[in-house]
Amino acid sequence: MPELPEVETIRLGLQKKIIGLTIKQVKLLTPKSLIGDSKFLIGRKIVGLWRRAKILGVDLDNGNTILFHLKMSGQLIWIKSQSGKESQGQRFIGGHPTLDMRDQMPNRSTRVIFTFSDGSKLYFNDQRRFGWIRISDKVKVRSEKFIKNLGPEPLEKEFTWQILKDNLLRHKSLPIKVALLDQSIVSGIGNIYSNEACFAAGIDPRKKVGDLVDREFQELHKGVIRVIKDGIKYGGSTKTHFVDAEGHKGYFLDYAFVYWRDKYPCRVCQTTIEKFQLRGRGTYWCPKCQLN
DNA sequence: TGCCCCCTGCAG
DNA sequence: CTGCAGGGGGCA
Repeated sequence: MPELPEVETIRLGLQKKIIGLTIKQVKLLTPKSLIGDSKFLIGRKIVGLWRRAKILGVDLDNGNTILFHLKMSGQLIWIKSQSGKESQGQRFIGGHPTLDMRDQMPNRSTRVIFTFSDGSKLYFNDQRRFGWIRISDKVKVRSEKFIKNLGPEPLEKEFTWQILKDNLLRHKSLPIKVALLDQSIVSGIGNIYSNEACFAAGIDPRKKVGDLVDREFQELHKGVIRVIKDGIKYGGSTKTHFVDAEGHKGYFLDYAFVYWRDKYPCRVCQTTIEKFQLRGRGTYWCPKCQLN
Protein backbone atom coordinates (compact mmCIF):
# COMPACT_ATOMS: atom_id res chain seq x y z
CA MET A 1 0.00 0.00 0.00
CA PRO A 2 2.12 2.73 1.20
CA GLU A 3 4.22 4.62 -1.27
CA LEU A 4 6.73 7.29 -0.32
CA PRO A 5 4.18 9.84 0.97
CA GLU A 6 2.40 7.28 3.12
CA VAL A 7 5.62 5.96 4.67
CA GLU A 8 6.81 9.53 5.23
CA THR A 9 3.50 10.38 6.89
CA ILE A 10 3.93 7.44 9.23
CA ARG A 11 7.53 8.42 9.96
CA LEU A 12 6.60 12.00 10.79
CA GLY A 13 3.88 10.89 13.16
CA LEU A 14 5.83 8.07 14.75
CA GLN A 15 9.00 9.98 15.47
CA LYS A 16 7.08 12.40 17.66
CA LYS A 17 5.88 9.44 19.72
CA ILE A 18 8.57 6.80 20.05
CA ILE A 19 11.98 8.48 20.06
CA GLY A 20 13.45 7.93 23.50
CA LEU A 21 11.22 4.99 24.34
CA THR A 22 12.69 1.64 25.34
CA ILE A 23 11.42 -1.60 23.84
CA LYS A 24 10.18 -3.88 26.57
CA GLN A 25 8.56 -6.69 24.63
CA VAL A 26 8.12 -7.88 21.05
CA LYS A 27 5.20 -10.21 20.47
CA LEU A 28 5.11 -12.17 17.20
CA LEU A 29 1.58 -13.17 16.27
CA THR A 30 2.78 -14.09 12.78
CA PRO A 31 6.43 -15.16 13.15
CA LYS A 32 7.19 -14.89 9.43
CA SER A 33 6.55 -11.15 9.54
CA LEU A 34 9.79 -10.51 11.41
CA ILE A 35 13.14 -11.59 9.99
CA GLY A 36 15.88 -11.81 12.57
CA ASP A 37 15.96 -12.39 16.30
CA SER A 38 13.75 -10.05 18.26
CA LYS A 39 15.73 -10.64 21.45
CA PHE A 40 18.29 -8.09 20.21
CA LEU A 41 15.59 -5.43 20.49
CA ILE A 42 14.63 -5.94 24.10
CA GLY A 43 15.87 -3.19 26.41
CA ARG A 44 17.04 -1.02 23.51
CA LYS A 45 16.15 2.62 23.25
CA ILE A 46 14.89 4.23 20.03
CA VAL A 47 17.19 7.01 18.93
CA GLY A 48 16.01 7.98 15.44
CA LEU A 49 13.68 7.31 12.51
CA TRP A 50 14.46 7.65 8.82
CA ARG A 51 12.93 6.69 5.49
CA ARG A 52 14.47 5.55 2.23
CA ALA A 53 12.05 4.92 -0.65
CA LYS A 54 9.18 2.98 0.94
CA ILE A 55 11.32 1.57 3.76
CA LEU A 56 11.13 2.93 7.28
CA GLY A 57 14.17 2.59 9.54
CA VAL A 58 14.12 2.75 13.32
CA ASP A 59 17.58 3.17 14.84
CA LEU A 60 18.35 1.76 18.27
CA ASP A 61 20.95 2.76 20.85
CA ASN A 62 23.04 -0.37 20.26
CA GLY A 63 23.58 0.28 16.54
CA ASN A 64 20.82 -2.02 15.42
CA THR A 65 18.12 -0.80 13.05
CA ILE A 66 14.62 -2.15 12.61
CA LEU A 67 13.53 -1.96 8.97
CA PHE A 68 9.87 -1.96 7.99
CA HIS A 69 8.40 -2.54 4.55
CA LEU A 70 4.63 -2.27 4.54
CA LYS A 71 4.13 -3.56 0.98
CA MET A 72 0.43 -3.53 0.02
CA SER A 73 -1.51 -3.64 3.25
CA GLY A 74 0.85 -2.84 6.12
CA GLN A 75 0.06 -0.43 8.93
CA LEU A 76 2.07 0.91 11.86
CA ILE A 77 -0.20 2.23 14.58
CA TRP A 78 1.05 3.60 17.85
CA ILE A 79 -1.24 3.58 20.85
CA LYS A 80 -0.42 5.47 23.99
CA SER A 81 -2.09 3.24 26.53
CA GLN A 82 -5.05 0.96 26.72
CA SER A 83 -5.59 1.35 30.45
CA GLY A 84 -9.08 2.33 31.44
CA LYS A 85 -10.07 2.76 27.83
CA GLU A 86 -13.00 0.62 26.85
CA SER A 87 -13.63 -0.25 23.23
CA GLN A 88 -15.95 2.22 21.62
CA GLY A 89 -16.75 -0.17 18.82
CA GLN A 90 -16.37 0.49 15.15
CA ARG A 91 -17.28 3.99 14.07
CA PHE A 92 -18.73 4.64 10.65
CA ILE A 93 -18.80 7.65 8.40
CA GLY A 94 -20.72 7.47 5.15
CA GLY A 95 -21.14 3.73 5.46
CA HIS A 96 -17.42 3.03 5.67
CA PRO A 97 -15.22 2.37 8.66
CA THR A 98 -13.31 5.50 9.62
CA LEU A 99 -10.09 3.52 9.80
CA ASP A 100 -9.53 5.01 13.19
CA MET A 101 -8.82 1.59 14.58
CA ARG A 102 -7.08 2.58 17.76
CA ASP A 103 -9.91 1.23 19.84
CA GLN A 104 -9.78 -2.17 18.23
CA MET A 105 -6.13 -3.15 18.50
CA PRO A 106 -5.00 -5.79 18.10
CA ASN A 107 -7.15 -7.11 15.31
CA ARG A 108 -7.02 -10.10 12.98
CA SER A 109 -4.41 -8.37 10.78
CA THR A 110 -2.03 -7.67 13.65
CA ARG A 111 1.26 -9.50 13.03
CA VAL A 112 3.71 -7.98 15.53
CA ILE A 113 3.23 -5.92 18.69
CA PHE A 114 6.03 -3.81 20.20
CA THR A 115 5.48 -2.80 23.82
CA PHE A 116 7.49 0.08 25.25
CA SER A 117 8.52 0.68 28.81
CA ASP A 118 5.92 3.43 29.26
CA GLY A 119 3.15 0.97 28.37
CA SER A 120 2.52 2.33 24.89
CA LYS A 121 2.40 -0.11 21.99
CA LEU A 122 3.25 -0.15 18.30
CA TYR A 123 1.09 -2.46 16.20
CA PHE A 124 2.34 -3.82 12.88
CA ASN A 125 -0.77 -4.86 11.01
CA ASP A 126 -0.64 -6.47 7.59
CA GLN A 127 -3.69 -8.14 6.17
CA ARG A 128 -1.96 -9.67 3.15
CA ARG A 129 1.27 -10.61 4.94
CA PHE A 130 3.44 -9.24 2.14
CA GLY A 131 5.14 -6.77 4.43
CA TRP A 132 8.16 -7.48 6.59
CA ILE A 133 10.17 -6.27 9.51
CA ARG A 134 13.82 -7.09 9.60
CA ILE A 135 16.63 -6.43 11.98
CA SER A 136 19.72 -4.88 10.50
CA ASP A 137 22.33 -2.47 11.78
CA LYS A 138 23.92 0.86 10.92
CA VAL A 139 26.77 -0.72 8.99
CA LYS A 140 24.92 -3.52 7.21
CA VAL A 141 21.92 -1.47 6.19
CA ARG A 142 23.60 0.39 3.34
CA SER A 143 24.54 -2.84 1.64
CA GLU A 144 21.15 -4.53 1.97
CA LYS A 145 20.08 -5.35 -1.57
CA PHE A 146 16.70 -3.68 -1.21
CA ILE A 147 18.45 -0.44 -0.23
CA LYS A 148 21.59 -0.27 -2.30
CA ASN A 149 19.87 -0.56 -5.69
CA LEU A 150 17.39 2.23 -5.06
CA GLY A 151 17.27 5.23 -7.36
CA PRO A 152 17.29 8.83 -6.13
CA GLU A 153 14.83 10.19 -3.60
CA PRO A 154 12.44 12.42 -5.54
CA LEU A 155 12.56 15.22 -2.95
CA GLU A 156 16.36 15.32 -2.70
CA LYS A 157 18.36 17.69 -4.83
CA GLU A 158 20.24 14.90 -6.60
CA PHE A 159 16.96 14.13 -8.35
CA THR A 160 17.29 16.29 -11.46
CA TRP A 161 15.39 15.93 -14.70
CA GLN A 162 18.57 14.83 -16.44
CA ILE A 163 19.10 12.05 -13.88
CA LEU A 164 15.49 11.01 -14.30
CA LYS A 165 15.97 10.96 -18.06
CA ASP A 166 19.23 8.97 -17.86
CA ASN A 167 17.71 6.40 -15.53
CA LEU A 168 14.53 6.07 -17.56
CA LEU A 169 16.44 5.62 -20.80
CA ARG A 170 17.92 2.38 -19.48
CA HIS A 171 14.42 1.03 -20.21
CA LYS A 172 13.45 2.59 -23.54
CA SER A 173 10.75 0.09 -24.41
CA LEU A 174 8.80 0.37 -21.14
CA PRO A 175 5.59 2.38 -20.95
CA ILE A 176 6.42 5.47 -18.90
CA LYS A 177 3.86 4.68 -16.21
CA VAL A 178 5.42 1.26 -15.69
CA ALA A 179 8.96 2.66 -15.67
CA LEU A 180 8.12 5.10 -12.88
CA LEU A 181 7.28 2.11 -10.68
CA ASP A 182 10.85 0.80 -10.99
CA GLN A 183 12.55 1.70 -7.70
CA SER A 184 15.99 1.80 -9.33
CA ILE A 185 14.93 4.67 -11.61
CA VAL A 186 13.42 6.91 -8.96
CA SER A 187 12.52 5.59 -5.53
CA GLY A 188 9.27 5.70 -3.63
CA ILE A 189 6.72 5.92 -6.44
CA GLY A 190 3.94 3.33 -6.52
CA ASN A 191 0.80 2.88 -8.54
CA ILE A 192 -1.11 5.90 -7.26
CA TYR A 193 1.63 8.47 -7.70
CA SER A 194 2.81 6.98 -11.00
CA ASN A 195 -0.67 7.51 -12.46
CA GLU A 196 -0.84 11.01 -11.01
CA ALA A 197 2.63 11.97 -12.23
CA CYS A 198 1.76 10.99 -15.80
CA PHE A 199 -1.36 13.13 -15.59
CA ALA A 200 0.59 16.04 -14.13
CA ALA A 201 2.99 15.81 -17.05
CA GLY A 202 0.20 15.47 -19.60
CA ILE A 203 1.64 12.22 -20.93
CA ASP A 204 -0.17 9.06 -22.04
CA PRO A 205 0.84 6.39 -19.50
CA ARG A 206 1.40 3.90 -22.35
CA LYS A 207 3.95 6.05 -24.11
CA LYS A 208 7.32 4.35 -24.43
CA VAL A 209 10.20 5.91 -22.53
CA GLY A 210 12.25 5.96 -25.72
CA ASP A 211 9.64 8.18 -27.40
CA LEU A 212 9.79 10.93 -24.79
CA VAL A 213 11.44 14.24 -25.59
CA ASP A 214 13.38 16.46 -23.17
CA ARG A 215 10.41 18.67 -22.47
CA GLU A 216 8.45 15.58 -21.37
CA PHE A 217 11.24 14.40 -19.06
CA GLN A 218 11.17 17.88 -17.54
CA GLU A 219 7.40 17.79 -17.07
CA LEU A 220 7.61 14.33 -15.54
CA HIS A 221 10.33 15.47 -13.17
CA LYS A 222 8.19 18.39 -12.01
CA GLY A 223 5.10 16.17 -11.87
CA VAL A 224 6.76 13.52 -9.72
CA ILE A 225 7.96 16.11 -7.23
CA ARG A 226 4.57 17.79 -7.10
CA VAL A 227 2.47 14.68 -6.57
CA ILE A 228 4.87 13.31 -3.95
CA LYS A 229 4.85 16.64 -2.10
CA ASP A 230 1.07 16.83 -2.28
CA GLY A 231 0.81 13.26 -1.06
CA ILE A 232 2.78 14.18 2.05
CA LYS A 233 0.88 17.45 2.46
CA TYR A 234 -2.45 15.62 2.57
CA GLY A 235 -1.20 12.90 4.88
CA GLY A 236 -1.03 10.15 2.26
CA SER A 237 -3.63 8.24 0.25
CA THR A 238 -6.25 6.02 1.79
CA LYS A 239 -8.16 3.75 -0.52
CA THR A 240 -8.73 0.94 1.93
CA HIS A 241 -5.88 0.24 4.35
CA PHE A 242 -3.59 3.18 4.86
CA VAL A 243 -3.60 4.97 8.17
CA ASP A 244 -0.95 7.13 9.79
CA ALA A 245 0.81 6.36 13.07
CA GLU A 246 -2.25 7.49 15.00
CA GLY A 247 -4.70 5.46 12.96
CA HIS A 248 -6.06 8.27 10.81
CA LYS A 249 -6.61 8.12 7.08
CA GLY A 250 -4.91 10.34 4.50
CA TYR A 251 -6.67 12.69 2.11
CA PHE A 252 -4.58 12.86 -1.05
CA LEU A 253 -7.17 10.93 -3.05
CA ASP A 254 -9.65 13.76 -2.46
CA TYR A 255 -7.33 15.83 -4.64
CA ALA A 256 -6.11 13.18 -7.10
CA PHE A 257 -6.81 13.76 -10.79
CA VAL A 258 -7.01 10.23 -12.15
CA TYR A 259 -6.33 7.45 -9.63
CA TRP A 260 -9.52 5.63 -8.68
CA ARG A 261 -11.51 8.17 -10.70
CA ASP A 262 -12.48 6.08 -13.74
CA LYS A 263 -15.95 6.96 -15.05
CA TYR A 264 -15.72 10.33 -13.28
CA PRO A 265 -15.18 13.60 -15.15
CA CYS A 266 -11.66 14.97 -15.40
CA ARG A 267 -11.19 17.78 -12.89
CA VAL A 268 -9.55 19.84 -15.66
CA CYS A 269 -11.50 19.19 -18.88
CA GLN A 270 -14.57 17.13 -17.81
CA THR A 271 -13.62 14.27 -20.14
CA THR A 272 -14.43 10.89 -18.59
CA ILE A 273 -11.40 9.33 -16.89
CA GLU A 274 -10.65 5.84 -18.22
CA LYS A 275 -9.08 2.79 -16.65
CA PHE A 276 -7.21 -0.14 -18.18
CA GLN A 277 -4.59 -2.67 -17.12
CA LEU A 278 -0.94 -2.04 -17.86
CA ARG A 279 1.41 -4.86 -16.84
CA GLY A 280 -1.28 -6.08 -14.50
CA ARG A 281 -1.69 -2.77 -12.65
CA GLY A 282 -4.73 -0.51 -12.78
CA THR A 283 -3.92 2.48 -14.97
CA TYR A 284 -6.01 5.63 -15.06
CA TRP A 285 -5.83 8.50 -17.50
CA CYS A 286 -7.62 11.41 -19.07
CA PRO A 287 -7.78 10.79 -22.83
CA LYS A 288 -7.83 14.51 -23.52
CA CYS A 289 -5.32 15.93 -21.00
CA GLN A 290 -2.84 13.13 -21.68
CA LEU A 291 -2.68 13.16 -25.47
CA ASN A 292 1.12 13.33 -25.68
C1' DT B 1 12.13 -8.11 -19.94
C1' DG B 2 7.55 -10.43 -18.81
C1' DC B 3 4.99 -13.55 -15.77
C1' DC B 4 3.87 -15.80 -11.58
C1' DC B 5 3.75 -15.71 -6.96
C1' DC B 6 3.48 -14.41 -2.06
C1' DC B 7 -1.63 -13.55 0.94
C1' DT B 8 -6.33 -11.97 2.49
C1' DG B 9 -10.57 -9.91 1.59
C1' DC B 10 -13.98 -7.49 -0.97
C1' DA B 11 -16.97 -6.27 -4.93
C1' DG B 12 -19.38 -7.77 -8.87
C1' DC C 1 -17.06 -18.00 -8.66
C1' DT C 2 -13.60 -14.35 -10.92
C1' DG C 3 -10.92 -10.34 -10.75
C1' DC C 4 -8.68 -6.90 -8.41
C1' DA C 5 -6.12 -4.29 -4.51
C1' DG C 6 -0.80 1.76 -2.30
C1' DG C 7 4.64 -3.99 -3.77
C1' DG C 8 8.24 -6.34 -5.47
C1' DG C 9 11.22 -10.82 -5.51
C1' DG C 10 12.34 -14.87 -8.29
C1' DC C 11 12.47 -17.13 -12.33
C1' DA C 12 12.45 -18.42 -17.44
